[in-house]
Amino acid sequence: MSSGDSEGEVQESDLPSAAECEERCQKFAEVTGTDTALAMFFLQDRQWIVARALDAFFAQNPGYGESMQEYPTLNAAEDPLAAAQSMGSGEGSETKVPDVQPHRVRVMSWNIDGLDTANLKQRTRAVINTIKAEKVEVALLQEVVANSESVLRESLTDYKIISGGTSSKEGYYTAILLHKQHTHLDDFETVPYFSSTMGRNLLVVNSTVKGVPMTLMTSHLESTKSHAGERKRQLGIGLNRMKDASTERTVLFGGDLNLRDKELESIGGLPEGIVDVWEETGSRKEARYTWDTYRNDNLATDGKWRTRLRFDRLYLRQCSPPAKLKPVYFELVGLQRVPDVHRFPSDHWGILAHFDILSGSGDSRPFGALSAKEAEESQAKSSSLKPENSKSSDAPASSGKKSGNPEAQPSEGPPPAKRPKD
Amino acid sequence: MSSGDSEGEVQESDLPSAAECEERCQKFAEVTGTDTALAMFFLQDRQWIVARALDAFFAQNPGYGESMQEYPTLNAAEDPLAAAQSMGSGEGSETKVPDVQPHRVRVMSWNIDGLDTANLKQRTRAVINTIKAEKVEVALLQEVVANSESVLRESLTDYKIISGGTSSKEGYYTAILLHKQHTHLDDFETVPYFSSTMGRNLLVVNSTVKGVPMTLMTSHLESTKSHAGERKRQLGIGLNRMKDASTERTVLFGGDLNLRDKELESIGGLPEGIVDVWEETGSRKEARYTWDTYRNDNLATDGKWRTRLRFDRLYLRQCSPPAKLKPVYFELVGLQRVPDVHRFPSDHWGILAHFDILSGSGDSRPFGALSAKEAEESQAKSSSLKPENSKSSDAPASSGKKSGNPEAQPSEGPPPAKRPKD
DNA sequence: CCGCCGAGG
DNA sequence: CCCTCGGCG
Ligand SMILES: [Mg+2]
Ligand SMILES: [Mg+2]
Repeated sequence: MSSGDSEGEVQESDLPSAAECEERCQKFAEVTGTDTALAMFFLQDRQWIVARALDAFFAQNPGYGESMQEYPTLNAAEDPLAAAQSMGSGEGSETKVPDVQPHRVRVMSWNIDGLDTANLKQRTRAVINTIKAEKVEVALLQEVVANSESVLRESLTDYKIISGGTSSKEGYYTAILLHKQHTHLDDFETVPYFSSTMGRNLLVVNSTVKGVPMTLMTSHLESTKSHAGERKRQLGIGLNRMKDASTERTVLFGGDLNLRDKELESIGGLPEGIVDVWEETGSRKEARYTWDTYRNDNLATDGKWRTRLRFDRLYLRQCSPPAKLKPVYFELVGLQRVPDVHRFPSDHWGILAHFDILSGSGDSRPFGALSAKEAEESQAKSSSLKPENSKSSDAPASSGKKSGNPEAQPSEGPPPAKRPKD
Repeated sequence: MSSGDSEGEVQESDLPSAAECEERCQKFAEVTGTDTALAMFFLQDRQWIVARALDAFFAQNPGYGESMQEYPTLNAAEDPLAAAQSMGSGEGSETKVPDVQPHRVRVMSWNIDGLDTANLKQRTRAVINTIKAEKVEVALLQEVVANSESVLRESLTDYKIISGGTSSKEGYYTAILLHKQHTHLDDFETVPYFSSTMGRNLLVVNSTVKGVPMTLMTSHLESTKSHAGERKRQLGIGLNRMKDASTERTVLFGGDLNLRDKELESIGGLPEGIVDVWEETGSRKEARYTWDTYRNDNLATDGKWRTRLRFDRLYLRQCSPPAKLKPVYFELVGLQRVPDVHRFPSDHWGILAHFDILSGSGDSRPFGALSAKEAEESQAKSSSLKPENSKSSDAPASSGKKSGNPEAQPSEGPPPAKRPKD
């Protein structure tokens, strides 16, 4: 295995010192989140050049962080998800496909970096392909801009797109995408943050998802460390909104919260009854950091500053008992470079949460009647509803996880969805 | 229950608003690390005054964080540990007592705040009483000063005291205390940090503890957030020293590391083979923060800034297999105010780790012969050995945990020590 | 959208 | 021994 790669052969005299090798192993382990044993494995056949070892590692582990399998040798031809991301899928009219996982709900959140105009359309297409491949019922997007929204609307004809933009689509804004086949849009509203200096707001959508009444919320909270004060205020608005939502609805609030753990702690942590879905699914370290300049070079900082932060989060508040959704898996998406462009879809990874619909909750009908109680509550709000019109044809890519190998880590991708009453 | 306390009765019109009550509950829950249900319990009979509720909570939970029992109504007369802390125990000559837990090793680390001259002797006596009550085999101390060292030497005649101070005991320094009955001092040395601007260093002691050959290390790493760079460098020296220690020794490195999690992460986390004992024992949240201006007002900041950090840590590197010590429990000490003084023993909580000696390791003899291999290794070092001479008489306080009540949390104090071969 | 650092509270 | 903030790499 090692001598087969002639480029990997080196004179003994070319080897770095033992101390240097150890340091490079540490570096590799740090960037990959693995250990120095694995580092040595990758470095020893690559002249102990860290960059080459990292390239090899991530090339062999395109889904690292995503579903934790290790060393699958695959390329776009073998990998349905990679294929999905790269293919120019045709635009088209609404597609009806059988729901192979009727008791599973998938919710994504992703800051798709519309502020970076470079490769915007190609990057947005990669996002679109991931949405289709993962068959998410709900997508919460941030940093949507007019030039990416148009691409989304052209290609995601199976989805209703509710924009959080207010002032005639200038700048960047949020959007919530609802799969038409599996959801019903009940109503929506935007909540302004009056003291935002960055035009941020909160988008709230009431929707019934596979029969589960939900409130879906997204926001792109005030950016940068300096604006922690304003950010915490905005977060409080979102969290209060979650607490105050109808108890008949299951509430999800996700987005680019730009949050540091200390900030959350300083406001007393999450209120009772609200949980972080990443934590709730086991705090998998592979899915922790959603903004990571060690791995993601879209920002082209030339390695001047490297850091990792968990900016993108998803919070859950259950409806009154019995709960209807159980978080079962949390992963990152967008970890592969867009072919040809050689950049990632965004400077953020997307987050993708999988939920099981609990027994007696879902009925597979997208529409669940509002109770008299909630009808009362909701008529107090001045919400408008903007349905989407459908277009041309579309063939969603096949989903499915890539196969792992014997050295795989503890778990590999979401558990299979089960019919609760089986 | 509520009407029995006449001071607790209030006119309904005096009650704060519901929103205000909720806010105060949040505040209480935040400071105590409990929840708002408990907060309401404590607030409702105390006119919703947060300060009174907190006083009541901590008065009833003097050991909160320490062994997690809740609401034991106790005072110094009933509580052996509190009694130990407050009593002026007589100085005396070395005491021999039967070792009731021969397969248990207890190691403490505590910054005892010698830089605060107020109540220094009383505070130091409280530290001494805790050391005696907990019957620690090893204590790692930081911020020892001449005026506290003298008190330690007078009262802790059962311990050898190895000082990390170099320049004729000016300023503040570290010390390692070894229980004479249970340990043998093999040798020690201090390692300077050349770029420290605060006179910090590393104290390394080789000792055999209940038959287990150990390397014990302590340090008070460069303080304040601004000095993260120097602090990380110092930490690296300590961690390297742990890695390089004889594989026949079990290595513990503990102290006031002044560390922020991000800093540890930025140097790639702990090296393989080194674990954080707090994490290893389950990351109990009650024992997480060792410096906490919400609960500890020794710094008299008048509540201007409140924060919590995990400055004090203990790292473990096992000897070559089979391992000899298993970490079983980690708790905080010094959580009770010193009677009369009404201040805590230090602005830091102490940390106390409990280990089980694994089967076939300990032989209850303090002295374990050095192997030929290690004798070779150690003769390369220019270590000096400074034995202590014993003095007057002493009566160590009885230890033992306070009894909990039915509402106790998941666990209550360290598990009973078992003879490995029972 | 970063961390480091120093000033001010 | 804290935090926030602003300047700068
Ligand atoms: Mg951005
Ligand atoms: Mg101090």
